[in-house]
Formats: sequence, C-alpha cells, structure tokens
Amino acid sequence: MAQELRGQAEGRATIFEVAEQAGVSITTVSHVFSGKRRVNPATRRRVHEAAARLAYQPRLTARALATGRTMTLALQLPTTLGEIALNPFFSELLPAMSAAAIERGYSFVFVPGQEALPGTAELLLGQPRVDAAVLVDPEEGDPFVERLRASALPFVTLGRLLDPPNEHWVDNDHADMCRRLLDHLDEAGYTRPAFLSLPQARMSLLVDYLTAFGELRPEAPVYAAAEFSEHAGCEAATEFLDAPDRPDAVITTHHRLAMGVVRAARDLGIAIPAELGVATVGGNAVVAHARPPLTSINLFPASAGERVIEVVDALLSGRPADGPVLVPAELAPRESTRRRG
Amino acid sequence: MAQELRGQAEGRATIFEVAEQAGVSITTVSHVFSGKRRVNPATRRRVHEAAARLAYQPRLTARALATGRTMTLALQLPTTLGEIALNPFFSELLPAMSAAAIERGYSFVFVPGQEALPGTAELLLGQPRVDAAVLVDPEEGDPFVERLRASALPFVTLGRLLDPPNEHWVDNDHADMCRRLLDHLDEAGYTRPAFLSLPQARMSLLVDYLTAFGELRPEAPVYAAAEFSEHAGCEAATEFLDAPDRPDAVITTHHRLAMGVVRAARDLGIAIPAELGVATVGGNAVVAHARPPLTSINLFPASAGERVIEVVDALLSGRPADGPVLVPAELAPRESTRRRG
DNA sequence: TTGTATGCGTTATCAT
DNA sequence: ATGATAACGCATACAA
Repeated sequence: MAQELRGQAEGRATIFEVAEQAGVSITTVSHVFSGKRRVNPATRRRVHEAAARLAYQPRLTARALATGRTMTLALQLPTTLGEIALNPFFSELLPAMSAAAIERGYSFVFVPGQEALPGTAELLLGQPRVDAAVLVDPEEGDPFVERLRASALPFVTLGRLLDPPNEHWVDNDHADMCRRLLDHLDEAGYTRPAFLSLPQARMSLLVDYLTAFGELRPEAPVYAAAEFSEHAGCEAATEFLDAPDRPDAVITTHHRLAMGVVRAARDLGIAIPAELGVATVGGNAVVAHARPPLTSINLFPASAGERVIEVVDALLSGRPADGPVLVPAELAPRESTRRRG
Repeated sequence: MAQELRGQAEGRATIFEVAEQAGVSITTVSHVFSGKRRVNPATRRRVHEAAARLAYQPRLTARALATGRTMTLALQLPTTLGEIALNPFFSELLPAMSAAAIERGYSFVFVPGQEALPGTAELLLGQPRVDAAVLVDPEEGDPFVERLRASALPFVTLGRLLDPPNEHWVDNDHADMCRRLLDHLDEAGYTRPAFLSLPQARMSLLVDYLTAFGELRPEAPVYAAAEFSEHAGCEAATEFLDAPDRPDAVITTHHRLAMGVVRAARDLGIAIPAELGVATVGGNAVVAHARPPLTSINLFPASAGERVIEVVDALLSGRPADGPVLVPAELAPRESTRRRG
C-alpha cells in the first residue's frame, strides 16, 4: 500500500515510521500526540518509545495544513506613551511568552500599537494569516483593537479592555494590590499618601488603581505626569512636593515615575523614607536595585505571559478556556517605605 | 477529474479556482506567484486578474508543507546589560522588521539573549523549527550564537559578529559616523572630546566606535560607564567632569549615557553647549526632545530592520544575497553641540 | 480501542 | 511556455 512506501527516505522520521515501529496505524500515533482521543496506555507507551527512538516530532507545517490553522499569533505590544512599559516588564514577559508559545507550536507576528503601520491590520485580519491575537496592555480606541472586535478572530488580553469588557483576559487583582499598598503605607506610619499616574487612564491597570485609590482614600490627592518617564515623574513631583501640605507618601503606576519622584525628592532635600515614602507598581527588577531600593508591586510578567499563551491555546484547541485569569501579584516592601520597623 | 472537484467549497479561493478562472493549470498559477519560472506576460496578467477577482492568497501553510520550510524565524533581541537598547531603537525596529516579515510570509519566535531560558535553543535548533535566525546586536560568547554557528542554520545579524566575522549582516558604517561626529565637534570649536561607553565592548557597534575614536583621537580620554543607564552615565560623567583637565565634549554610545552626562553637567553647573558638548549614538527619537536637544547619530532602525529581513529572505529563497549590507546613518546636529554658529 | 482512506493547498518533477 | 500528477506529513470522518 501507499503508506508503506512513505517515509523510507532520509531525513527526519514521519508519523509513518513511528507507526510502523510501534506496530500501530498512523491514526493512533496522531492521537497519541494530539491527545484527541483515548488510546490504550500500553499502546501509547509503545508509540512514545518508538517516537523517542526515532526522535520524532510532528511537523507543525503538516499539522497546520491539515487543521487549517496557521499556528501564528498576532502580538501587539504597547509602544506608545513615550519610552513606555517595554522594560523591564517587557524583557521578562517576552521570553516567557515566547517559550510558552514555542512549546505549543506557535509563532508570532507583531502589530504595532496605536498609530501603527496602516495596512498591517488588514493584512493580518483580511485573510486567515493568524489564528488569534494577543494584546499586551491594550488601550481603548486602538484601531487594531477595534478591527479585531469587528472581526471573528479570537483574542486574549494581558490587562483588560473595559469599554466594553472583553471576554478572555489575564490580569492582576490591581484593586487588591492597591489596598495592600495603602495598608502597607499605613503600617509604616505614612498618613498622607498621594497617587501619581497619567492624565488619561487608557490601560485597565491605570483605571483599576485610580478607582481603587479613589475609593480607599477619597480625600487623597491624585497627580498626573505627562508620560511614563523619569523626567515627567520628576517634573510632576517637584511641583507637588514643593508645597506646604505635601504628601508624605507617593504611589506611582510606573517605575520610571517613581524614579522621577526619588530624584525630585533628592533635589528638594526631602529624605526617603523618613520624610517621604515611595512605592510603585511594577518595575520590580529595576527598583530593587535603585537607591534607595523602592517598595513595589511585583507583577510577575513571566507567569502572566505564560498564562496568556495557555488561554490562547485552550481557546484555539477548543478546550474549555479558564475564562478570565487573575494571576497573583506581590507586595515587595523595600527601603523606600521603611519609616518604621 | 479530481481537480474539478476541488475548491468548490465555500471559504477562500484556492489555486484551483484561480487556475480555472484564468484558464490555465495550477502549475502556472503557482509559478506566477512564486516567480520561479518565466510565464508569458499575457498569461500572467490573466492569472493576476483572476486572483484579484477571487481575492486569492497562496496559503502559507500549504506552501510551507510543500517546500519543507517553516516560514518562521528565530529572533534574538538584546535583553541584557541592564535596561538596554530596547527602546527607542527597539520600538522602531520591531514594527518595521515585522512588517517586512509579514509581507514575505514570515513569523517569529523569540530567543532570549545571554543567560537565556536553557533548552530553548535546542528546541529550535534540534529540529527544523525555524528556517533561519535573526540576531539583533549579538554579543560574542552568547550561547545561542555559538550553537547557531555550530548548526547549519543560516542567520543574519543586525550589527556584526567579529570573532570570527559572520557572513551575513546589516550594519551602519560606524567608523565613518565617528569621524563625522568628531569633525562636527571640531567645527563647533570643541577641542578636547572624550568618549563614554561600556568597559567591555561585546557588540560590534561599541568596538567600531572605540576603534575609530582611538585611531582618530589617540590622545583623547576614553571612559566607561557600568551599564547603559542614565544613572551609570551620570555617575561616570560626574567623575570625569569634576577634574581640572575635563573634556569639553563627550561622545556616548547610548542615549541613556548621554542623558546621564547632561544630568551630571547640570549638577556640576557646567553649561551645555557652552562649556560642554554632548553627542550620542542612537536614541534619536528621545534625545531630539531632551533638554537641551542632543546631537546624535540617527541609526534609522526601521530601515535597518527591513534590510535584515530582505537579506534573510534572499538567503532562504536561494536568491543571491546582497552580502553584507551597510545602511546609511545620519548626523543630526542639535543644540547640545551648538557652541558656534 | 484501533484502522482505512481522503483531504488540506501548495510546490516540484517530469512531460509535452 | 505550459500541464498532469505525485509528493509534503499530518488530521479526521467513517469503519470496524
């Protein structure tokens, strides 16, 4: 029969050779690797052994053709708002996300955020070029997001879309983290916390913190920096720290802002942590080595990235998606809020 | 015949439908799209028209299976050396590179730089998981680079490998740019330029500048910052600017270092550009809006990224690769070196 | 629980 | 200059 003639050639083993070695049909081999139907444990073992012996790996390309999937994901990263979030969040997120994707056979194509290269979206969405999209810190009103919503392409966000809420996302419990931050400042003896973020809150993280802060400390001041940069943070802080009723603690939504606050305080001769507590969301890898080390919320970008890929894969494989996923974050208290204890 | 039964279904058009509409065989349609053999111009037009009418796009997955290629590229970005080069170089590079890749049907998989996730390299190189690798600012001694060299996988670098030199790369003419920078400082009336970079020069850009600077100004001082950060730049500059024989101009190899120099000068009460000229390599998008705006070498990351993909594609398509590619860079004189005129 | 046979949409080989 | 047809390596509907 035709099958017997196959796979005799040199090169990598195919499903036919594995089937032969294991004494089963290619169907069984296929199912052992896809997990899509029950296989007798003994048979499964034989197949795995044969596969291992032959160093067999299912060809992604063949699988893609047979299933009609592309195994490619569109990935949108935030590249706007000045020199944004990319680092260090990005440099932890990307490798982890990529590793998780590689394991499952996916590769990526990038979609620029916001202003974008026009046409790219159409190129990707107009034809089945990608199976799904992954959006990192998506912003409301982003043209690609809107086109995605209009299309049937599944997508998963890291962070959430709010208007309207999207179905599949991975996020931290920011409200809870905000509460823990405020409690921490409380315990450390700070009584007049302020909040420093951006004027607009187009990412869900910013919205969450703003909301939570407003609910927990309705009387506390909320300040805005022009962008996520040390310079902008310094400029904003210089202003509000130079007033008689200045706050005795600041929570920022980006580590660069926090670094700016530190600089402003130093320039103004305000001691950290004695006269001012500083805490930030994210930037863990950086602020841990700042002077002084800054208290922060560690967002664990790596595990968040892995979870995103898991959700995408579940979605595309027809497995029950876990629905929204809340990944744990963690308060990392450091020198910058050590007024007591 | 079998063909006639194909493609009748709903969904996207296939090569069969285009062939039928154009009145040719699928072989011809295939060749029209692949360009791999001469097709009569009139026939070609008919095929293109039919394809346009049917909105036909060759399925990448089918092509991949037939050709044995994966259409996936391994992409290594530098994520070491502290909060490195990613931004803004990265945020211009990545979208442009991705767009060029999408056009040609490629997608990406990431390889973390240096310390890496162990195993990832083997996963990608052990089987034909990717067709080629793209290395951005590769560093000598990187484990992935070494494994790549040992493998047969083609790879293209943005920046060069020096030990030994690699075959396919895209780079700027840094030596020339260094000369132009020094000439510019000369004309502006600066007489004692210094060079600020990193202690080790593991990226070709750093080596090139160090070498060129050394040859053109053998007597001039060369300083090193601990890493590519504003803080490290400031620390280094504070030291060498606080000496009696201090330089009257500084060239840095990273915009963050330049920002640090600016801060140090301000802290020391040294006026820019009157008492100190500051110029940097890269970071164009950022330093153009710094205070004062900094003279810089614009590296045009976007076009460099496009060229890299072009070279990869040529390599993989069996077309004559252009060999090494030098992309133009540009001196952008700004306020920070405007001592005269 | 397992196997047979067909389809997925191209490219490539060999003809004509 | 163009065609017919066999791979490419898997998944899956249908059988058994």
